[in-house]
Amino acid sequence: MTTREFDGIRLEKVREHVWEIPREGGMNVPARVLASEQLLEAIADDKTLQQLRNATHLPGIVEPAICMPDGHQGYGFPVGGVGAIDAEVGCISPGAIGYDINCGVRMVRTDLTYDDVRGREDELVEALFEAVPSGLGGGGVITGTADAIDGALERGVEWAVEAGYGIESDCTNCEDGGRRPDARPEFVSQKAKDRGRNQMGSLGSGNHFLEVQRVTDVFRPDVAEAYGLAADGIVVLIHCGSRGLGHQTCNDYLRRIEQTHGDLLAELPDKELAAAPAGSDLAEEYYGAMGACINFAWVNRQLITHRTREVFGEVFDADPIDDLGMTLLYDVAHNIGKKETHEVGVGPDGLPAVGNAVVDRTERDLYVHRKGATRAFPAGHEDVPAAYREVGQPVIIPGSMGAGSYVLRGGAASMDVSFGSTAHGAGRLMSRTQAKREFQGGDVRRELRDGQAIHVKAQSGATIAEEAPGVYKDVDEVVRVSDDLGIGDKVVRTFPVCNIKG
DNA sequence: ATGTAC
Repeated sequence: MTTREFDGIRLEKVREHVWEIPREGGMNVPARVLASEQLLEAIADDKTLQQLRNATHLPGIVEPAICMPDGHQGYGFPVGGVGAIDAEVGCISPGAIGYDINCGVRMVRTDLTYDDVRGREDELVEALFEAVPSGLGGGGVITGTADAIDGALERGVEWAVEAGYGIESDCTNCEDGGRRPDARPEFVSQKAKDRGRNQMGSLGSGNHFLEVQRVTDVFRPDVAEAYGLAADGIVVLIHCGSRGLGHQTCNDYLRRIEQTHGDLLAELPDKELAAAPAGSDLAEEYYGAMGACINFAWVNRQLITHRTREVFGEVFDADPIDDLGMTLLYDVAHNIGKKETHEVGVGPDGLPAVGNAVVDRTERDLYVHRKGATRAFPAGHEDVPAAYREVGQPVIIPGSMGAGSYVLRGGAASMDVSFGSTAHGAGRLMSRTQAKREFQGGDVRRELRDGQAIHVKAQSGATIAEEAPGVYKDVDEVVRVSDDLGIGDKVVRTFPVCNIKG
């Protein structure tokens, strides 16, 4: 058997791209890293493996805890981690979902081709940068009244469409129809709502961006056709989250859970994994508040979509929907926790079990924590919109601004291998501080423009340095692993044309 | 990621 050891953590190679940390000590379940040898080296470079092993101590976690090929260190729980935890006898952990609740990405199609945009990149990038708020702090597409905040938190994209910021298919072509049914806005603090009020429709900072891209490669023509994507076609990628509102909510509940459930906390190897036991008041309140933040992030991306359509309409002097075909392909959450039903191994008592204790397999309700991981439901799954059900759910994986991105489709093996999940991006290779030492924003911007015809405009040069292509892992390698495993299959690859960011 | 600090 092939084994590897990093910092005292031993991994056994189960099969190609599947590495297992066997159950030992306080681990409730084994953990698995889904990675090629090359990506495993990068993953083992920071605390990711320790964090993955720590996560297996969470009560009620179901076999296995997973790290995706783009995994790296996060707050308590790896970015790129999937933790499926029993919703009756387990717990819910904000750190395993992430500070930026429903950080995610959507792709908007257009009927334009690269020839239509070529030579007009600067005009487009300036107009988008002017129209779409970005950077730290306040200022959104709209200033949220109390009614707008409540509508967004309660009803998500439905609210935005009714308020005139979208069309009906913006709901259907979004994960969960753009609305979490179990959202409970009353459990979001006033302080969080106040932070969100003037951020409705804003990109934020860090790795968040809006990118105009062209389709360069088509790997599965039948699926690409079902998705309305073709070579040379122009698409728009919008990557952002729930801004200060989600951040505040995560913080609010981490503090409350630490205070109220100190007994559970004391059993965990890392305070940052603080969790509320299933059935507790705080589990219900956090779950409802998180659902409301999910809706807010979807509204955020919807308002940016609305503004983007307006800009394209002006630049190309055409109706963005009727003439330019700017419909939503799909919108996926990258940081999310939700109740889903999955088949798991159970013991004689009908509760989740591991190894020799398993006597049967049955469906259980789980809190599926995806932190830097994308839902990737396969063809035939009832939660895939009707238009895509025969081919599988669109999965959108952004790479760096110099490398481009991928559209995948949920693979046939995803339910068996990864609780219906795959990777979410290229994954960082170095910290932001290290990136600023290695790169200079102006140089990066010039090289992208002169060398690759990629036009970038950002609020701050430091952000360009922090997000330089060289700070990311190889997105092609991440996607290769997903495709090989059959959890998310390559459909098309895109390449950047214009990028705006905070 | 984040009014980069409870």
